[in-house]
Amino acid sequence: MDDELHERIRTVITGVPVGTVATYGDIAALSGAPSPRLVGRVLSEDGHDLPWHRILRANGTPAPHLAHEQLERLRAEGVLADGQRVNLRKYRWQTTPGDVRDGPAALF
DNA sequence: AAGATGACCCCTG
DNA sequence: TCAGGGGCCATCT
Repeated sequence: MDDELHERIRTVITGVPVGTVATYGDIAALSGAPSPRLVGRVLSEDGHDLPWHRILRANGTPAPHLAHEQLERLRAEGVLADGQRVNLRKYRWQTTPGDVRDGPAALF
């Protein structure tokens, strides 16, 4: 397997600041992963020592089986969830501070 | 070799 | 909001 990419994905995830969240797609793009699925797989087998709770799906909801645990951990960091969904617009990790205000959608 | 599976994403209706 | 269909990658049967 591509150990290099594996490490890069782990590194990017480790770099997500406390109190912020990122989507699988974000991690994939930043780490150069060909697909967000890779990110999910890495977390599944090698995410025990990573801040996995800061990784959410594109719509702001966490993975079904971990939802409870994940939301609780986020809450402890100051990330408040509206039921199952986290407000990405507010807590999403901004990779380029200053440039983008509200993510790609704001370009319109 | 072919299908199923998994912590996924996007578009369309 | 929810469902369906297509695409994505690596691993296991």
